[in-house]
Amino acid sequence: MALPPAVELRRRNRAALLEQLHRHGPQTRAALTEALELNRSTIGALATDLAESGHLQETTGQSTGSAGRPSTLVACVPQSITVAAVEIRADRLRFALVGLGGEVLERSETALEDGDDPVSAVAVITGGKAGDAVDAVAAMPGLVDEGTVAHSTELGWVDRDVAADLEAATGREWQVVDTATAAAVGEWSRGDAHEARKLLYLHGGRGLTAGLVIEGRSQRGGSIQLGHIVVEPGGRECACGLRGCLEAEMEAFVFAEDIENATLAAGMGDAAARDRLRRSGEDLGRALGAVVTATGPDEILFGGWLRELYLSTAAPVRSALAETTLPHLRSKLRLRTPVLGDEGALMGAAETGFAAVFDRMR
Amino acid sequence: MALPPAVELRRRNRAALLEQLHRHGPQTRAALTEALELNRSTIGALATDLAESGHLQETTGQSTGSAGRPSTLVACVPQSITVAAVEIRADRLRFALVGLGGEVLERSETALEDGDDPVSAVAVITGGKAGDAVDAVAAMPGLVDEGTVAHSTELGWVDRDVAADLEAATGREWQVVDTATAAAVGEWSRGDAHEARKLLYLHGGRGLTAGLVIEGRSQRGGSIQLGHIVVEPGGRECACGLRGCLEAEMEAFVFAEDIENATLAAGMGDAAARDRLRRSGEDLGRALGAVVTATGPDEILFGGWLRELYLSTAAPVRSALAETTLPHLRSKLRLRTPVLGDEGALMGAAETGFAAVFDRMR
DNA sequence: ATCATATGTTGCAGACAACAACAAACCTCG
DNA sequence: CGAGGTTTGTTGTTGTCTGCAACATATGAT
Repeated sequence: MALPPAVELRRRNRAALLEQLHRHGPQTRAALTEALELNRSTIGALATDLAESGHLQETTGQSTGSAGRPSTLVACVPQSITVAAVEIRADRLRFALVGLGGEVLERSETALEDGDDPVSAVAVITGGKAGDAVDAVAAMPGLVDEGTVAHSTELGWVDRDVAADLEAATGREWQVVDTATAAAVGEWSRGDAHEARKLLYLHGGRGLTAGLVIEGRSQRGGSIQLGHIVVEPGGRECACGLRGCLEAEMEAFVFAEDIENATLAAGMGDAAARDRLRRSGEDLGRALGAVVTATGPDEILFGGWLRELYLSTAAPVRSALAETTLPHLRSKLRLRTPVLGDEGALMGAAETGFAAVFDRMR
Repeated sequence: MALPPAVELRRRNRAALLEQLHRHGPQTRAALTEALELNRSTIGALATDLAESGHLQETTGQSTGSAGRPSTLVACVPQSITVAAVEIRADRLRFALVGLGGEVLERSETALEDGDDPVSAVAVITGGKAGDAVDAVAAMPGLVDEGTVAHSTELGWVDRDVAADLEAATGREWQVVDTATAAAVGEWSRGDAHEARKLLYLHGGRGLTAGLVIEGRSQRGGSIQLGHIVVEPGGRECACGLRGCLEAEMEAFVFAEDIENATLAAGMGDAAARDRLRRSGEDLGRALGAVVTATGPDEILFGGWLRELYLSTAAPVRSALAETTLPHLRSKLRLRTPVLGDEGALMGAAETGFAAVFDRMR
């Protein structure tokens, strides 16, 4: 039989079991039985199967304190499935090898100079390790569509087929996602934004991007060029050729240090700094208003240097948002800062890889 | 056995077969075998099964002209599964009973006076027919979220639980979707926008709404309040409480007749009319720019009276769009008018119902 | 008329998950 | 400390499903 009939069902269940353990950590067989809505015997068969193939580790004899035979605890074996994750920025490169269950098995980081090509740096930093990984994902700031970076302010790329370049440099396939979407996935899966149904992550690097994630899954083209929302028709010229882009209008704040200085100066009574902060917050809020009206998220996270900007300018951001979105969209909306810091994108890239792995198993 | 193991697989295949026939029309068994990637014998079993249960009609002995035994043609029986679809506008109500395969079995329409409650009119127009339908879907203009209309300029509703009201009035469950999203689904499935991966439908009624459909499937919260994108910060006061909303700025064109008059006047050299048309087009293009940047569609359809506006003002719409979106997002974008006219929403509502029916079968 | 071709049909085998009965391992209570 | 209750793992059985192969059927080509 080329394609046994019920094998597919088996595979689906196997994938579901691994995904459950990956996302919710070690559990008893009994808990798995309930979570997957399968029979005890089915779970038993799957678990022993996966334990034999080295994907799971079963620990028996865990006295729970309650009546009845204690259930055997089953946990992932991280090394059995690994995903290579890379986060590219203009000034540095991060790499992590993440195992099944979410454990970070290896990690490293290098600085990039202006002029270095991040793609060849990826080949160096991953060494041979990416080859062993079941999936590999690279996150980078910009408008990403199916392996191609259509536009990236930070990296200065237009229509670069990064997936192909990465494959040429490392000898393996790569998924390419944008940093903001990756960070959103990371915050949803490994942060504390798990309840958000529509999560919008704003990322401030050298450019401003945003990523939309619905119920934890990134969307085709959920990559949003927040920095190129026009907030001032006919305003300042932007590097992209348009006028009045958020990025151009907020030019003064393209690097994080400026915000800290401005916040400091504003705190010391510098009216000009205060004014610049306020206006930046208002511009951000206005751009955000359009994005919120168009996408209707229920949670917004301010990441990268937008985190600092938001913490300094929450009031103008909120008031500008209030002036540009319907009360109904606003009322269900929470504005926060991410909990994973600048790790979110790397973790999210890994999770994106695992999602693909589980999908492929079915 | 309460839940036989492979029954689920059987159900999935049965649903897939019906969906295939519903969407692509009558086909031979051989074609189905190829499309569903199942064995001849499996298709045979499913087909005879479904023919016995009255869902399918098999016609044998269709000589195709090519060699080999002629394949039996299999077609849906429309009456076997029906969906009730309703399109609500402030001024009229449309009803259609659509059968499996897409055939419209019944249809009717009534005018509504200001002050009539559309919900009770739905009970009247559907009569008892909605009760027999397997699913029922109502499309209405506004921001719809899980059966509740959060905001509707046209109907003047805020946070009305329409699904509950419809159920109370008609004695059956209803899905509620917004007109623009429904129309997008309709154009995708029954119109000529089937290749569009991300389809944005703009609907002009008494308010302006938009609906986003990705690969033919409506998204949770794909309902967009286009009319309340702020195009003129601090501009005219809008009924919603904000200032500078597209709807408020385009107030002069809230009814279609005005556009026809303006187009006529502009054609006869009326500079003021020409100017108003141009400015309306620019406002629309600017709002659209923000939505495009935030959602990245590859096709935009101008429906309702926006169709007329677009036909009269394509140039300013396009140039304003060009000034507010990145070249990359624009290059893959097609702007068109719908082919189903004002039938799209009704057809799309029915398709939404069928999608739910097939989902439920799995 | 015969052969090649394409398709429907039938009997069989492999696979799988639910079920039920049994075994194992814990707790509690007297 | 032992009996009973409780929860969980294990094993053999059963019903269902799909793919396969062989056969039957209906057409066109030679």
